[in-house]
Amino acid sequence: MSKLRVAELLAHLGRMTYGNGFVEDLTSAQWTALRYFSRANRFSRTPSAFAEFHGTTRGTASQTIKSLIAKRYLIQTRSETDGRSTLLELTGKARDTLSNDPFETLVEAVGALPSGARGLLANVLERMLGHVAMECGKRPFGMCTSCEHLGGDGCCQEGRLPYKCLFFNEPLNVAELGQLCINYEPSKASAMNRTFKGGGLDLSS
Amino acid sequence: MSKLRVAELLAHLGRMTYGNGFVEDLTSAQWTALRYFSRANRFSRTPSAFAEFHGTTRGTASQTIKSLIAKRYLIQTRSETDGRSTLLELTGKARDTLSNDPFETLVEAVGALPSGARGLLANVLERMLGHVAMECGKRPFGMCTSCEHLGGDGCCQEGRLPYKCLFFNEPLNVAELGQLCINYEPSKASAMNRTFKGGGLDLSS
DNA sequence: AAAAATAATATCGAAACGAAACTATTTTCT
DNA sequence: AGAAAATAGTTTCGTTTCGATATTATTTTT
Repeated sequence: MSKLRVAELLAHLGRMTYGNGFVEDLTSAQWTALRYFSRANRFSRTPSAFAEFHGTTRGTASQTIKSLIAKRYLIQTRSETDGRSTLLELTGKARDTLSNDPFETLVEAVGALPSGARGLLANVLERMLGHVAMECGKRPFGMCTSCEHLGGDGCCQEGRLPYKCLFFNEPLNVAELGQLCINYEPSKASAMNRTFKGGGLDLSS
Repeated sequence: MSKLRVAELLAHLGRMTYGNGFVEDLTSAQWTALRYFSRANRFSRTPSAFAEFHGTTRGTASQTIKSLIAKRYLIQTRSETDGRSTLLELTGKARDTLSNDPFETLVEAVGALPSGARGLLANVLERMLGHVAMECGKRPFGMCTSCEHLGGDGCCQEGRLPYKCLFFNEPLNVAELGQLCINYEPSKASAMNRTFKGGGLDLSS
């Protein structure tokens, strides 16, 4: 199987689910924005971060966000720590809509994979995303669980939170560990796990 | 690793390489069209087939193709067998341009995968593409090599071509076996090979 | 305190998109 | 054979996306 064919499949699969415009009165870009703000952590829910994620300009991102605010899917507040920055939050309407996400067909297709293949696929894709992002000078946008900046001992004693972000120097609660971050840095340790030694299936469920 | 995260990775990776607009004076859609017509077989190099592949309307596809013809990347001829249909062919300029395809970063990322992972990835993605295409009522666009319609005994005796397409009832030369076809039908036999029995790595190189 | 950098927005023209209307062929039906 | 339906392709329209650029407000650096 050729490199080209695999790349083709990736591009085609990605695009097939992107081009589902105008479901529930939302365009493709608007769906992407809604998904992004539902998955990004509090350091990353800004127009600029979404622009980077979506691979577009801040100007375009502003437009998309403005339309979502007008349709009551997002609420924008000024950042308290940085007067230039704003924070986007989903409304209840947005959360309702996301539960009927047409993106679900792709998620289902992943679910339909034989056991073992899914974890391996995740590792391969994360690896590739890192490679492509590096090559294109963009950010890979990953989760704390495999991020270099994750610190803390994992045990919560005397009311202290078990994890913290060493980059933002902020404590992290458990729910935040699975959210996407603009400042994600692939960790060396997790890279070790991704080397497919022995050619067997991977370890993570 | 959650289904959602894998789907996210797929979508993100696909989009990251799609949004490389305006390299070499071509937009993203124009790049996709050029790639398509360089990879599609003679039954599939039509505006309608590209529209289906790209997940857009015939009208939009017409526009994209028109712009590529104006820029001397494509040549359009009337079909001899069907007066309604037209056939698109790449010019030398297009072939030159394709050799500097920015899509190459994704291809390289696939090439950088450890041996074994690539073939497995291809199988998983083809499987998923079939699933998603089915769900969305779209065509998966695959190659003869794993197509139900591939016929012939593989041996070329007395000037006869070794393979033929049972759908179009046309002989196929070897180069055409690796091209994309709008009428691709995943074969049962190849599906058997994709069942990951034993959980080991796959068979195809 | 001045200069540079950053976050967000606004504006412009070009392209993409879905929808719909339209022409020209081919196929199907009677 | 002739009418009706289906198909392939194009055109037009209004909306959205997009890159580029300029502008404003705030923060950081010097």
